Amino acid sequence: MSATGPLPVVTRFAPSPTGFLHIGGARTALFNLLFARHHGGKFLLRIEDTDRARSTDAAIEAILDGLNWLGLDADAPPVMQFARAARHAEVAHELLAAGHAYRCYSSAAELEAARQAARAAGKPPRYDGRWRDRVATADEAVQPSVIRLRAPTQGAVTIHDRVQGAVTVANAELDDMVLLRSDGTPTYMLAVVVDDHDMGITHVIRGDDHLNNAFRQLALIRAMSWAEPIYAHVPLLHGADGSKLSKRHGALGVDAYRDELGILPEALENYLLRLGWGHGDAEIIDRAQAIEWFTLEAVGRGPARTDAKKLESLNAHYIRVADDTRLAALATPRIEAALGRTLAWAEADLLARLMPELKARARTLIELAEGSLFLFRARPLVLDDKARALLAPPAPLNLLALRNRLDAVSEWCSAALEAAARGLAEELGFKLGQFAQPLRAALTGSGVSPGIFEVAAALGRGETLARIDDALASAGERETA
RNA sequence: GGCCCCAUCGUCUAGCGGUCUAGGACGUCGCCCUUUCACGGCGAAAACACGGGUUCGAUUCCCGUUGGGGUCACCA
Repeated sequence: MSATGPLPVVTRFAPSPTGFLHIGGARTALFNLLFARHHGGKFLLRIEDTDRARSTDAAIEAILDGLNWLGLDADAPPVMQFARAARHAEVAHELLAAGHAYRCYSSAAELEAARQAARAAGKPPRYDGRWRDRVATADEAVQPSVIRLRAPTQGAVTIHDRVQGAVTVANAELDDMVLLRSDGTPTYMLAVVVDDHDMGITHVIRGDDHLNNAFRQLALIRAMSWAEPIYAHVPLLHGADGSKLSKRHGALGVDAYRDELGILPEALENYLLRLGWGHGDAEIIDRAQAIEWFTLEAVGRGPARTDAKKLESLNAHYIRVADDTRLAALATPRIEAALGRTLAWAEADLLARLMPELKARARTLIELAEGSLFLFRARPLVLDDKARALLAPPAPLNLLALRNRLDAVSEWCSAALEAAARGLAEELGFKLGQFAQPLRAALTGSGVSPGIFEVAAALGRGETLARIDDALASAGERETA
C-alpha cells in the first residue's frame, strides 16, 4: 500500500427492484460509472430486494436490461441484497452485544399511535426511545422485538458532501432507527451500511432523497468503527411542470424511451449527463469525453426539470451521425409493424440506400420509420391532402411531360434525373418546383419527403414510372368525375 | 409542522468579486439556402427572485424574506 498511489474508488448503483429503471436512476448510475471510470476505479451494482412483497424478478430484469442498453454495465455481477440477510442480522447482534443497540418491544400499533399523538401535539413524530434504557421483564421479553440502534443524542454531525457541501444535522433530530425487524429481517438502513462496507464502497453517489438517511447511516457506521464513505447526493429530476418525477406524472422507464419514443441510448446518456451537470459550453459529449471531464463538484445542487424537446434535439443529432446500417436495423421492426409484413431483401436494401436522406429529417426512430413507409406501401399510393393539391390541374400535364423525359434518361441516378427535370423546366420556362412537387406527390403520396430525385433513383425506373402512371390515372379519374 | 437542501433567460446551464452592455444549448420568432420537409447559416426577443449587509466594487461572499424541493416507517 503506497501513500502516493491513486485514490482507490469503488462506487455502486443500488436500485430496489420494485419497478422499471426510471431516468433518475439511470442518471445516478451514469454518474457513479463516470466517477469511477474517471478515477480508474470500480463501478458495482447491488439489487436492494429486501422488501420481499414489492420486489419482482421482472423489475430486476427491467433494471438490468435498461442499464445494459445504456452501456452502464457494472464491473462485477450484481450483489443481491436479500441473499445477505444473515450477515446483516449478524451485524445487528454484534451491535446488540456491544451495547450499541437494544431490543424494543413496542408493537407497530403502539408506535403508530404515539406518532399520531406527537403529530397532533405539533411535535415531530419520532420514536421516543421508550426501550432505550429499559430492561425487559421476563414476561415482556417473550414479546416479539426489534433491534434498534442506540444513536447519539447529543451534539451534531457534519457531512462534507461532494455535491451539497457541508451539511450539519443535530443528533437530537434523529431517533433510534430499527436495524432488525421483529421477524429477524434487516431494514434498509442496516443492509445498506453493511453492504456498502463489505463491498468496499468508497464513494456513495445517490439521490438527494437519501441525504437525511446519510446521518442515520453514519451513526451506524461509527458504532461499528467502520471507514466512512465519501457522500455525494445528487438532486432529483423533476417533470416538465416542476413536479416530482413520478409515474402519475408520466415518468417513463428507460425502456419506454427506447421502445415508445425511439430514443438512441447515446442520446439519452448525453441528455442525462447535461441535466444538472455542465462543462463550459459543451453540449455534445460522448462517453470518453464525459469520463475525462466528470467531477462531482460540477453537479448542480438544485433539482432539474426534464425537457422532452431538448432530448429530441440531441436524439436528432445522434441519429444524423449514427451508422446507416444500425439505423436501418433499428427502424426495420417498426416499419414492419406498421406494414403488417416483413420487408423483402430488396426493400431492406432500398431502406439502407436511402438512409442518408431519411435520417437527416428524423428526430426519433419513430419519425425515421414513419418517414420511410412510403417506400414500401403497395401501389397505388393513397394520397394525402397535400399531395392531392399538388396534383391538381394543370400539374398532371407537367407530370406527364416529366414522365416521358425521365423515361428517356439512360443512367437512372439522381443527378441524371434532376438534370432531366431541370432541362425540361428550363425549356418550358417553368420553375423546377412545378415538376418536382407533383413528382413528389406521385412518388410518396405526400408533400414531404427526402430529395425527390434521390427517392426516384432509389425506387428504380420501373417503380418510379408506375407510381407516376398511378397518379396520372387517378388525376384523370378526378377530372372526368 | 420540525429538520435539511436549493434559487442565472420558458427549460438545461456557463459564470467560482472587477473580463457581465451576463455566454452557450433547446424551444420561440425573423431572414438566408432550397424541388417539399428537414439539415445548415445568420439574426432577434428572453434571466442574475426580493430586501439588507460585507467590500473601492457584487450574478459571484454573509443574513433574512419569498418561492421550490427533500425527509421525518418493523418502505427503500
